[in-house]
Amino acid sequence: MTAIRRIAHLDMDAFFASVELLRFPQLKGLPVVIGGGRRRADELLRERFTGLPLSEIPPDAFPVLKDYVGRGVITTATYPARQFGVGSAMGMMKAARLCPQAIVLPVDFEEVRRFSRLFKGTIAEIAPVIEDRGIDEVYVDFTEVPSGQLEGGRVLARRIQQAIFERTGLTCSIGVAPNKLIAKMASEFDKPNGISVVYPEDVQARIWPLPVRKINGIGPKAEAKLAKLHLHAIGDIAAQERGWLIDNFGQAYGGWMHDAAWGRDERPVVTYSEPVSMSRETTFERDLHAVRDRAELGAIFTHLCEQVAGDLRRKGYVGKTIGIKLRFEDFRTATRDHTIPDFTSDPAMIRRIAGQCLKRVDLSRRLRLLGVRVGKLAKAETAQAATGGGESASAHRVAEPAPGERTLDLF
DNA sequence: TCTGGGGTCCTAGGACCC
DNA sequence: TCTGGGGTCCTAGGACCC
Repeated sequence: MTAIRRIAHLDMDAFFASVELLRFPQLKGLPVVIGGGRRRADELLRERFTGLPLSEIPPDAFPVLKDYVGRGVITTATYPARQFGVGSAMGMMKAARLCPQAIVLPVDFEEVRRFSRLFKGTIAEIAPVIEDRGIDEVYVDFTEVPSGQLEGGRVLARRIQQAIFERTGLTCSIGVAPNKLIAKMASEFDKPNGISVVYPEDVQARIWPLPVRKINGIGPKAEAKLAKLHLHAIGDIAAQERGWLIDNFGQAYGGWMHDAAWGRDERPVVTYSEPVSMSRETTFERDLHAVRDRAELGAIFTHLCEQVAGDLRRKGYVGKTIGIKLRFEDFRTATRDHTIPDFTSDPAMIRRIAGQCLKRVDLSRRLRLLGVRVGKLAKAETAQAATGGGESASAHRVAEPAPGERTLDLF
């Protein structure tokens, strides 16, 4: 007999915030948001409370949103903070208006990554077929795992949940379903610390009533377009002819949307995939101008190139498409890239090509963000060694700026 | 006082080749 | 002089996700 396909989606509950609460248990039950800032909260607080254990620092000594200055968005909000309408990806300043008393802590990436490795390692000991979906999420294929079929996967999900809690003190929510698409939706049904099991025959009752936005792959743009067509629930999409959806959304997207609404998804759980690109970008504390802030901008640019080069080398990759990303004060974005004949991870080469890309952009408006990207990656040991100075053919093919554009030969 | 940083995938036009 | 396709690579922008 063949096993029935059972796929789990596991999502850590308020991950970044929960990791901080392990260190600062006195904040449990309070509205806390994570995001912004460039220094770790424990460093900031340790200066003021020398000698006192972190867990004994009084909650009213922590920085709060109404005192927050600067750019940035919320990475995670605790459930008490969410009661005020504060949520991830929200601008700090807007969040401060909604919940000025919320405690703000910066992200401690090292600590978060450590817990990420811990919880993923814990799952791997129980169910080895795992697909990484970022720092706080994974898909797990239950199909071939002993006990993976019991109660539709609930028994195994419970075991994983308990093992993660014992190892880390953190909770997660799990959805188990016939495929990734439904499992992803199911993991949200009973948050936090819940388990939801969905069977193929449940699609009509449990999936169709949900808003279209709950489908992983339908974002704000597609949602708005669907709303104009009076389609709001997933069931509304399912009720349309496939051909009609294709006429309105294109062959690929329209067809996919029809399948998704009917709960059809055959994508496998992919345990490993090669990276396509690596990049570094930064939003400045204030908008910078190519002329007036030339030195500052130049230093940031060089640093970004060095960081990408460092990332490539640390991970053992080289690339041949080098690009930049700019965001202007009006939030419009421009990208330029250029492909060179030989693979590289050399910071000076990246800097030189990225500098050529920069010259192709009109820099009369002020900038809020600068980024450097390297794509077309290959493993360093399998790619032919980048011959230093092998740029002969490439330099000539860099496109000219559009006529009438003001460019600045700064970099 | 809006709006981070790290990614993937898709589309579409032009170059270039057969 | 006019009229083809198909395939692949490069580049820019945009949607979407965590």
